Amino acid sequence: MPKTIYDIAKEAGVSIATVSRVFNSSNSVKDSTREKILKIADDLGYHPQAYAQGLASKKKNSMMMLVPVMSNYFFTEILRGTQDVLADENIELTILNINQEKGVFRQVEQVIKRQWADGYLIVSLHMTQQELQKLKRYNVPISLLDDHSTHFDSVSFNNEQGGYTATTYLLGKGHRRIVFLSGRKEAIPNKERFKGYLKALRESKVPFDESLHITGDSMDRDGFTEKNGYEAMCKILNLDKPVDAIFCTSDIKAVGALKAMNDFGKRIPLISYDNLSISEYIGLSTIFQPMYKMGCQATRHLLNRIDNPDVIICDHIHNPELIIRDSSEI
Amino acid sequence: MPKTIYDIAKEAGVSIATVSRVFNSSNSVKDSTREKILKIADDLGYHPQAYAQGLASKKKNSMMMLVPVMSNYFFTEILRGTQDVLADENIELTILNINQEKGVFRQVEQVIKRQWADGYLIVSLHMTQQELQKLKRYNVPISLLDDHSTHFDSVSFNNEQGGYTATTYLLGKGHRRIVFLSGRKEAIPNKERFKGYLKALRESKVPFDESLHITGDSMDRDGFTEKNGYEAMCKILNLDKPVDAIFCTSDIKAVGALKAMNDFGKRIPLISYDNLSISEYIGLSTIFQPMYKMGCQATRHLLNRIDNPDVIICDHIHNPELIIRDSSEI
DNA sequence: CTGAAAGCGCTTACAG
DNA sequence: CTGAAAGCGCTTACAG
Repeated sequence: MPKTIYDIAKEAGVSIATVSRVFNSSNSVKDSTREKILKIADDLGYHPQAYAQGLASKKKNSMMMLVPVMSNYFFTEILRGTQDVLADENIELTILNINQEKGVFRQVEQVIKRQWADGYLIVSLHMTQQELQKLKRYNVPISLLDDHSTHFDSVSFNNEQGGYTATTYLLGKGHRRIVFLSGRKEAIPNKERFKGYLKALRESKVPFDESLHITGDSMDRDGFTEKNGYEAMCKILNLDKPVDAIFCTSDIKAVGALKAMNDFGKRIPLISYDNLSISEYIGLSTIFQPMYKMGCQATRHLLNRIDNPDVIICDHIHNPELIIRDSSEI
Repeated sequence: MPKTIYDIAKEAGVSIATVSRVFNSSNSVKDSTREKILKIADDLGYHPQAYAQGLASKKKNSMMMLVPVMSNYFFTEILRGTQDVLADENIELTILNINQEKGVFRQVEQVIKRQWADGYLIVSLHMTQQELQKLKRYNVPISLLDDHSTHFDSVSFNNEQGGYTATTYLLGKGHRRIVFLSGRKEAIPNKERFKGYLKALRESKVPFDESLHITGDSMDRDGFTEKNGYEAMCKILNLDKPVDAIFCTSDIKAVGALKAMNDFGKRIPLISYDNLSISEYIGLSTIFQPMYKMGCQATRHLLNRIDNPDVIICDHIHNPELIIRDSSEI
């Protein structure tokens, strides 16, 4: 039922090679021939099939973005960067959601084996170095975002630095009992930020109090939810000794935490992480990461590697930035 | 460099047909043969190429979701539904972002022409009936979500009903001067909600005041941003006659509007739209749409139509639901 | 249970 | 500027 290159060729009285050339706009085709073919193709609703082109040319002209959750502003910003870079290229971007519950590595490997795209942009998937190493064998362009590795191009955030900066700021305000309001404690970004928190405490000679390392009970999305923030805040308010301030590892969690403070009539200085678009409007002091810029960068890495498989591996680590608003100034 | 079915066949001492059968788990292959082939494939990192399979079998085992922006909770919920339905099917879901600035119809048509997938789930793209009609010719399974049509299966919201319900509630509270805080006034969902607003006013014999139809100046994302909400609220506060209440067409805009109220020390009852996950935590009264359920439904429609192209067209319209929290109760 | 062979819809040297 | 023909990596009747 759908038209093929043969239908167009027959209709135009040319060979399929000529039709093919028109759509690859590469080789020279007489203008009048080209126009005739284009007209017929348009009338018949024809365009070369992606799969057949991919098979024949070994070039898919597509890249695939692999992501865990796409709920958030974080992801949207990255996507914006990617799309802006891709705007002038003739490359389709397709997005595949990786289910964190079903074995990240297995899914990623499967996609690569099946050769869906010319290159893969892997975002926030946090595979182990060993797993990444295994992907090397497929010899396929891969660019990591929000993840670090010596095996592939990568663009990542200095999470430790973020935790350090926020905590240092709070210490500078004279706070001593500072909560680390955590997501799932084993989550990679969480662990790194925790390191920075510890480092800041150490520098100020404030001993670490394990009872101030707190998370809620709801653990979907690694605990990065309003609900978890709310639960955690309730625990904080029930502590025997009151706390001075809070470093919270995500804005979304902070929304829950602020609600709990409100519900119980408390106000505790808080800095969170992400700088979502709402954060400005609810007055959250927070750590900002240049997501858009990094989306651009990681995409450029990938394009470059597709064209040029042997360039040296790039590895950018960005420092986040503290934005002070109301929530920390009490 | 990448392995092919020939490599596996040679290594295993069988024909490529047998290898193929193993991966299609369809026909009978002797257990010992199957295991040998699977082992070799695993060692060599082989899996059939998606594109070659697609070409040869005319079945892609994939569906594609076409969406405008994926920033929001709205989309995430739909995706969750889609993935849950797809979980047991052997079908890959791939997502393609449609750029609203670059001609929605052209992009959609292009994708379909190229035959990327076995079926397409088109979300919130709001093409005209004429455009949808044109897509018919490609004779391909399509399911619409958040859009209505007689040409394809569709699952949509009764936006007019939503606007009506919210406005009626506010009128019931005795409010008379009710603002319609709008996104881009021409945006489809916006227009429909506006109809419901007008209908409610009419029923209560409250004359419509054009000066209460307000939006901000920032028009990215059709004005569905915090910024636009903030700007609009500033205009509202500058009105000569004060207003009684506000019906705001999105939670995100409401976040901006509430900030403006705060900044100027005002409090005006407000109902918004979407029920984002944060809304519960910032006390927004809002209109909830059963996104998850609809994601499931639209996906089932599509699966069904892929298997069964001639079933009768389904057309579900869901009524939204009003959730009352603090923001309307002042 | 397995193989030989045609075919899926394209691209791309190679010739002219 | 254009065509004939081989080939991309699979699937799938058809035979056995």
